[in-house]
Amino acid sequence: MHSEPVASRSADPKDSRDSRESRNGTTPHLDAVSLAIIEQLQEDGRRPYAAIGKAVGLSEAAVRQRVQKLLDQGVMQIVAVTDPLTVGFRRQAMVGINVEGDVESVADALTAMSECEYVVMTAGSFDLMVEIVCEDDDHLLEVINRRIRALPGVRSTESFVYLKLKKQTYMWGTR
Amino acid sequence: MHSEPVASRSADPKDSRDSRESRNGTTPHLDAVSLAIIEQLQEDGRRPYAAIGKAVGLSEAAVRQRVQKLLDQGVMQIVAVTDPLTVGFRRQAMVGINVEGDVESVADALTAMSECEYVVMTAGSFDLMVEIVCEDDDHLLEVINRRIRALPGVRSTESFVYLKLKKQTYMWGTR
DNA sequence: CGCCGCAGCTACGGAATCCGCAAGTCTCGA
DNA sequence: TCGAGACTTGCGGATTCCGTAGCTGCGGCG
Repeated sequence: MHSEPVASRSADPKDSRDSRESRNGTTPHLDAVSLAIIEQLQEDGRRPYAAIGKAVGLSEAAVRQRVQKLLDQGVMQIVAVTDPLTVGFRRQAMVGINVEGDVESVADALTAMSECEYVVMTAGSFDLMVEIVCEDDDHLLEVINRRIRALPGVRSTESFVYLKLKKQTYMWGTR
Repeated sequence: MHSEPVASRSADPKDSRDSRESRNGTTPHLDAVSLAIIEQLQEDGRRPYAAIGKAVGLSEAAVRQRVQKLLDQGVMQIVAVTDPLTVGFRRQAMVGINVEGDVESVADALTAMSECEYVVMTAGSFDLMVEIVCEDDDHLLEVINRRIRALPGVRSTESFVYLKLKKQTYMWGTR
């Protein structure tokens, strides 16, 4: 609540010309001010630009332009998140997948499926882990057995059906 | 973009007095209009109330009050979400945990740890799955080996370090 | 060395939005 | 039948959003 400006201008004097880095490029490299803005919006996605500006030491318009750029670049998105159970999706599962051949192409196929909420390539005894959100058991069964296991390159899968979601936060950097 | 009102008033005539259900209670039961509002905010968390009202067939003030209630109830939250790698958290992992004794008490202990972003009780070869967000390898190592494995009741753990985050959406209900 | 172009910030005014409040409507239960 | 509670509407004032113009610092280039 004590609102101390996080950084004076010219916080990170080096490379500032990488702004054309788009969402597929390598890390756009955020400076301290943008990080502070993100933290503000992680606390409240609807916080007014003027309030954010006061907190990070920038004018309202500057905050607005930076936020717009962060959104365009795909660095962050401002959205409503819910507990899926409350919204009518009764079955969720984490699925671990082993792949033979190109892992990334399988990952892309999974990404294209609307039921796959979360797709990540991992090291360990699974090559991929996928979070699946479904309406009921039949739906879940169809996605795992008919769609995922049918993908070329998928060697095996292991499912972990969700019993209870205990925690779900979005506060990175706001520790 | 065709904005058809989703439901006439009295969409869900039954129990409307469960509004004191707070964030720990059982499902607050959303009606079709609240669902439609959530969908709007999943597309853009900053969309003006008037625009939402036009889309779902409600006045601006009505939308505002329902959104406030949904936030107060904990049904949804409006936040900025990011790719942690971009924001400076270089190591993430999913950890599967086997527990002997009371699973829930272990889950509560994990929930209290700020590095645990996501805690869920599962059926399958793990009792719990936890997503961990860390700054570097040392940090990750400490959390897994010193903190998690030290919890009473934890029998074993298996880690899946993230190599690449392929998909991360928040579009439940907006299919 | 001076000029040019770019990117980011500030300033500012008009339009749109947010927010609280008072009053009307509907349903359900006593 | 009546009253309580929840939901909705309408409205006015303060606030916020948004586009634009001008300024500044910096790097590239002739």
